[in-house]
Amino acid sequence: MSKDITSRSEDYSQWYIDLVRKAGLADYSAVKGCMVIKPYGFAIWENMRDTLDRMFKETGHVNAYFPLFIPKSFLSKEAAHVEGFAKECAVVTHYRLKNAEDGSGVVVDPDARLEEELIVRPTSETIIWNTYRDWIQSYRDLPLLINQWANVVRWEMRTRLFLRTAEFLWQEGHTAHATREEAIEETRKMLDVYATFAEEWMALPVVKGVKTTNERFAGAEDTYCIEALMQDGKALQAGTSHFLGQNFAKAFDVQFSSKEGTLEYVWATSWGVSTRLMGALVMAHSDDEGLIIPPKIAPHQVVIIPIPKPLAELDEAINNVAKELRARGIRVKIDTDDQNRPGYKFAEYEKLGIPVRLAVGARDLAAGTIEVARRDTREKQSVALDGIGDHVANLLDEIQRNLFERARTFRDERITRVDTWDEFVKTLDEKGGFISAHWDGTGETEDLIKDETKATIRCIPLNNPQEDGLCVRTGKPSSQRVLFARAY
RNA sequence: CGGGGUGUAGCGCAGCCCGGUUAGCGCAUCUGCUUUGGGAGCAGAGGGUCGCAGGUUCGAAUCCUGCCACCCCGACCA
Repeated sequence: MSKDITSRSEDYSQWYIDLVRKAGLADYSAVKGCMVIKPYGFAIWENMRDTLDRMFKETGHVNAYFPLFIPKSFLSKEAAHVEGFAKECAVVTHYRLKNAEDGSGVVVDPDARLEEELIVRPTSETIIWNTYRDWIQSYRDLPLLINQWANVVRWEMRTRLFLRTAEFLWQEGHTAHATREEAIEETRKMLDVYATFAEEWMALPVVKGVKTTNERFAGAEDTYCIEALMQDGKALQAGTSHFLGQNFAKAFDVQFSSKEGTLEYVWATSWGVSTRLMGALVMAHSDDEGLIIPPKIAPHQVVIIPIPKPLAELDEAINNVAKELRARGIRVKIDTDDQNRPGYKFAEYEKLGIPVRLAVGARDLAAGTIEVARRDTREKQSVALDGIGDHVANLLDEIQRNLFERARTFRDERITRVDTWDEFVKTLDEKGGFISAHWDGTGETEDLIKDETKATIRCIPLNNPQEDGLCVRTGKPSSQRVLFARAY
C-alpha cells in the first residue's frame, strides 16, 4: 500500500485527488477552480496531443489559432448556443487598472470600461464562424478542415482536477462542408479517430454513440460521443463530435456559390477532446500504489535503477541496456541518483506509473541477468541480459494489450441489461456501470430518471440493434435500448 | 445561494473548551557520519505576521465582535 495515497476502497474520490497530486500530474492553484498542470502531467498530455495532432493531419486537417476573446454579441447569434453557455462565461469588462486613491493597491479604472464586453471563449464556434464568413465564397473553398489547440474557460460552480476545471486545455476542430452528407461523414470520421486514439493509445475501451436531445451540444443537430467507464462504475464522456447542420452558417451568414451557381449555406462540424482525458487515464487504469500509464503514452516507458554498490561495471551494463532499448525507440530513464535507496525508488516509480522497471546490481551482473518488473501486474522476474531489448519491447506491447483487455473486461461486465424499474435502481446503486434499458424516447422521461436516480442517458450506441420493448420507467413503447449511467 | 466545517512552519496536525515562561509534534528541508536488492538509522540545525481587523485583559493562538479565504454536502454542470 502506498504511503501517501488513500486506497480506492476507502474513498475513491480522495484516491483520485491524491494520485493526481502525489504523482505530480497537477495541483490546485491560487485561482479557485483552476489547476496547475505539473511537468509530469504535462508530459503525458504532450504525448496525447502529439498523437492526436498527427492523426488530425493524417485525415487532412491543419492547425490555426483564433482569439481568446469573443465579442459578447457573437455569442448570442446562435440561440441554443448562448442558452447553453451563458451561465458559465467569464466576461472582460475593463482594460485598465489604476492605483487606488487610498494607496491600498490597484483598482479597476472605471474610465476604462469596454464599449462591448468580451467573453473568454468557452468554445470557439462563434468567433471561428464569424471568420469563416470571410474565408468561404465558393464551393472551391470547401471543405475547410481546421483544428485549434487552445485553452477555454467555463466557470463551473464545482470543479475537480482535470475532470472539470474553470480553465482547461483542449483541441477543437471546426470544419465547413458543401453538403450535409459530407459534414455528417466528417463528424463520424472524427469520432472514429477519437475512439481509435482512446482504445489503441490510452488502452481505454469506449462506446461510440449519439447523445439524446437533452444531452446534445448547444447549437448542434447531433452530438456523437465516446463514453468510457471508470473503476468506480461511473461513466465519463471522453470526447464529442458534433454535426452542426447549417445553424452556425445561418447565424453568421456563411454562404457559398455552388457548382450549379446557387447560393447555399455551409454545413458544419466541430469536435473536441480535452485534458479531461487525463482524468480518464488515471481513473481507468491506476491502482492503490499509484498511476498506471499505458506504454504508448508514457513519458518514460522504462526506468533503470542501479542497485548502488560502487561498481564501474554497473554503469557500463546499464548504459548498454539503455542503448539497446533506445535503439528500438523505447523511452528510457536511468535513475543514477544516489540520495535515495532502491526501495524508495521502486515505490516512487510505481507511483509514477512507469510501465517497466529494470533493476541491476552486482548479483545480476554476476549471473548475467537483470530484474524486470511490470507495473500493470507488479510481477517481477529475472531475465537474461542477452536479448533484453527484445524482451522489453515485447513486454511493453504485452502491457499495452493487457491494460486494454483488463479495462474492457471490467467495462463489459458492467453493461447490464435491465427490464424493470426495480432492477434499474438496484443495479445502479449496487453495481454501477452502464445499464442497457428501453426508453420511451422523451426528454421528460429522461429528466424524470435523472431526478430520481442521477443517472443520465450516456448515449444511444451506434449500430444499436432495433428491438421492441417497453420503457423501463414509463412502460411506454420503445424501439431500442439506450445506455444509462451515473457520470462525471 | 442554503447547510456544515476549517484557517497555527513547505505539507499534515496538536494546543483553544478552562487566557499565563521561549507556541509544540510528525513528515519534508539543511549539515555530518553510517547505510543502500521494497519507502534507512543516529546526531545536530534552520524555518512561525497562530487567516485579517478591532475589542476585553496586567497578559490573547486561546475569550468577544466584524471581515476574508478555503474545503465538504446540496443546488449548477454537452
